[in-house]
Amino acid sequence: MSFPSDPLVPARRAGRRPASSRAAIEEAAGELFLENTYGGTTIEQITTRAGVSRASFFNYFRAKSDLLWGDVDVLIADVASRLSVQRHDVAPLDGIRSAIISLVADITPDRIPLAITQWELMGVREDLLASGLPRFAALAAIVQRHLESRCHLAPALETRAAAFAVVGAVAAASELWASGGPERGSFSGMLDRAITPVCEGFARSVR
Amino acid sequence: MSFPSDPLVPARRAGRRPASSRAAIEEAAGELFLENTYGGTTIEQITTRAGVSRASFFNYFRAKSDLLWGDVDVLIADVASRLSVQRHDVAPLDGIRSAIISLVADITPDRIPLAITQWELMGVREDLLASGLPRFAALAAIVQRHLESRCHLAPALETRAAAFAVVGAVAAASELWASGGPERGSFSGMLDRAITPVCEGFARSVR
DNA sequence: GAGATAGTTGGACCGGGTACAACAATACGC
DNA sequence: GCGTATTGTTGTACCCGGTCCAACTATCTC
Repeated sequence: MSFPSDPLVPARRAGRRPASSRAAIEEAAGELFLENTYGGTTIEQITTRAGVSRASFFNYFRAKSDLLWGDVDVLIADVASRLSVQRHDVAPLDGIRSAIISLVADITPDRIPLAITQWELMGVREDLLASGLPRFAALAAIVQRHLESRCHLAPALETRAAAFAVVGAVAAASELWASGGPERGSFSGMLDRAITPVCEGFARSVR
Repeated sequence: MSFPSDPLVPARRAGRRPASSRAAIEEAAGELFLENTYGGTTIEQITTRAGVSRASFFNYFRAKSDLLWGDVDVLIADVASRLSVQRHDVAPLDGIRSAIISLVADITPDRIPLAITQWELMGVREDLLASGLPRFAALAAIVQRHLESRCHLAPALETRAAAFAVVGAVAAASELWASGGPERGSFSGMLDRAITPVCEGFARSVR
C-alpha cells in the first residue's frame, strides 16, 4: 500500500500525462543508429519514429549524445553514494576500487547502453569521445572528493592524479570489455586488473 | 643559403599567397575570447577582426575548438618521436615519463595556449572538456603503442590501462598547473609527481 | 465547472560545420 | 608578354544540433 505522502510514489497532482518516455525514444534511436549510424541519424528522424515532436526530444534528453550514454550517467552518480558508505578502516584507494567493482556487478545485460555493445556498428567513436570527457571528469571529481575526505596524507596534486589515473584505468577496461567479443572475461575481473596497479602505485603518497 | 630542393624551405612553386595566417586568427580569437568569452564569440566575429572571410577560417582550423588547443596537438604528435628514440634498456614506463617531461621542458611561455593560462576568464570549461577527450585518446594511443612495442610481458588490458592512467596523471598535473597562480611550482616537477606513482604501480605487470 | 499544473507542439532563430563553384593571385614554360 | 597550372580566398547555399518561447492540451483538485 502507498500513502499519498509516500515520497517514492510522486503521487501525480495535476497536469497532462507524458505522451512518451525516455525508453521509447531510446528504442527508436537504437534502431536508427543501427540502420544509418549515429552521425547519419537526425533527431527529427528519431522523434518521428518515436511518434513525438522534435521539441519534445529535449524534454527527455539534453543532447543527442545523451542517447549514447544511457545509464552511464546514473551509474556515475551512484558511485558517490557507494563511496560514502565505505568503512573508514579500509584504505581510501581500495575503497574506491571495490565501490566501482561492486557497481558493475549490479549491471544487468539489458542495462548496458547500446552504444557500448554496438560500438563500431554505429560509427560512433568520435561522438562518443567528444561527449565522454565531461562524464569521466565528473567521475574523477567524485573520486577525488572521496580521497580528500578520507586521506590524512593527500596533497592536491596526488589526489587529483590518482583520481584521474583511476578513471583512466576504468575507461581502458570498459573500452576493452566493450569491444571484446563474447569470449571476453568478466567485467569485474578486468576492472580489478586495471585499477589495482593504480591503487598500489598511489598507496604511498595518498593515504 | 637555401637550395631549391631544401625540404625545410618549401620553395613555393605556384599559387596565390596566403592572405592570412593561423597566428593572425589565433590572436584575434584570443582578444575576443577575453572580451566576450569563448561561447560568446562567433567564428564570424573572429574572422572579421582578423580581416578574413568566415570560409577561410576552415582553411586554417578544422573546428572552433581547435583554437583552444593551439600547440597541444603538435606537442602530442611530438611525443611519438620522442618515444621512438628512447633507449631500449630503460623500463618502458620510465621512458614514457621522461619523454613527456622532456617535452614540457621545451615549452616556452609564449607557446602555452591562451585557453590554458586564461582558463576561467574565457568561461571555457565545458568546451574544453568536450574537445579534449579526442586529444587525450590520441596521446593514450601513442603511449600504448610504445608500451606494446617495447614490452615482453604486456597483456593488452594492462598496457591500455597503464596508458590511460598515465594520460590521466598528465591531465591532472596539467590542469592543476594551469589553474595554479604564479606561485605554482615547476610543471616538470608536478608531472613527475603525478606520473611516477602510475609507473611504479604498473611496473610489475607491464615490462 | 474554474483554476492550476505538467506536458506537448510548432516555429523562429542562432551558430558550427560542410560543400562547392567562382574568383584572384602567383610561378613557370614558352 | 601570354596561357596555364596551382594555390589560396570568398560567397553562398545548405544541414543539423540546440535554445527559446508562446500557444495549446490534458489532467488533477477544489
